[in-house]
Amino acid sequence: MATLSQRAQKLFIQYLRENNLKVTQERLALLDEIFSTNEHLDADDLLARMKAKKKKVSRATIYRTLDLLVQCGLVRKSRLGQEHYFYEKVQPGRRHDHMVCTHCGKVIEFWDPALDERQRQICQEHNFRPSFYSLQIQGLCEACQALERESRFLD
Amino acid sequence: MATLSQRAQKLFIQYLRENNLKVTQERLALLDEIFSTNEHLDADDLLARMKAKKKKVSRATIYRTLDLLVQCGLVRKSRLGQEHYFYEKVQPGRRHDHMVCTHCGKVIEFWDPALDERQRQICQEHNFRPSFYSLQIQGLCEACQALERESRFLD
DNA sequence: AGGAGCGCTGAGACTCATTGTCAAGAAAGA
DNA sequence: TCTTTCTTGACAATGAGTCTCAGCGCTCCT
Repeated sequence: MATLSQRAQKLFIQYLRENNLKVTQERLALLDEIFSTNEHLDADDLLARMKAKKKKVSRATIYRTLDLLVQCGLVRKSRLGQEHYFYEKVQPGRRHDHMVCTHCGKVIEFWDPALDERQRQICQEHNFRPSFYSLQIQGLCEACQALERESRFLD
Repeated sequence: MATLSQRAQKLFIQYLRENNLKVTQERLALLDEIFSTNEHLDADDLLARMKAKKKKVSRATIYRTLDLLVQCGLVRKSRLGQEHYFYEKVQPGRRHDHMVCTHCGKVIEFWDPALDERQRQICQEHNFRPSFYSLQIQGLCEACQALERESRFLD
């Protein structure tokens, strides 16, 4: 039974071939890196991780490859905390939204069928054909609320 | 009975005084501009509109004033379509989320109590204290769906 | 009203994530 | 292997948003 990462690689290669694009070291290495973690990474994280593995990949290539991965549906691009973009692997059947702690940056993933269904209904009511949802809730996570109670927001 | 715009100005002036900030021509003019439209404006829109009215306001001042207006709750800042920020006046009792047409850029505002309530519950379940929600749905509006059916996506 | 004090503004430099350019380098098919 | 074509890396460029600072305009006091 193939791992998620292996299936993703297969799909990516298929996507590349279908579009007359080439299967390169850099592209595979980046895909691999993204699928080997559950974190939400930004372009710089990837650059650092590749460097740590002694695989040099330029910043431009990282952005170009991420675009491809988003286009073929293997990676999701979102703005956490309103700043630059973060990328995460897409796991079929694991759709989710994000809560982001504005103090420590912690990201909590959640998903709720009722929310999902209601959104779908609302789109129908407006004759709107949705292609992409983004729900993000910013606030304080449990730990940071405790810190605040103890007045220990030091920085 | 005061108009929304007049009430907003009163609140803004009060906010400025309370914070030892000055009530300037530029600040009032920008507030006025935002409250005289229902559109979602970006910084460049405001710059153009002020220029059209022959009131010169610099880009820096626009950003600075928008920050103030967001801080005092009179203006809402959001990303429509993932690109730069858009600003819109806040009308008490008219909370809403956005659908954005990816083809023509049309923005549909909607609000649903069930959605709102469910989001609140989910936060409680995660012991998360929310301070800011952002729900955005991208897709095709009714008109653009019709265009697509007629294969008239020309550009 | 006049003036001191202090925040504000405009112009332009600056930042920083992201994108474009182009010559040299690596896949893929013959 | 050869040739074509796509990719890459280095670096320049872009663009939204921010910072700086000298001069201006609010406020408030008298």
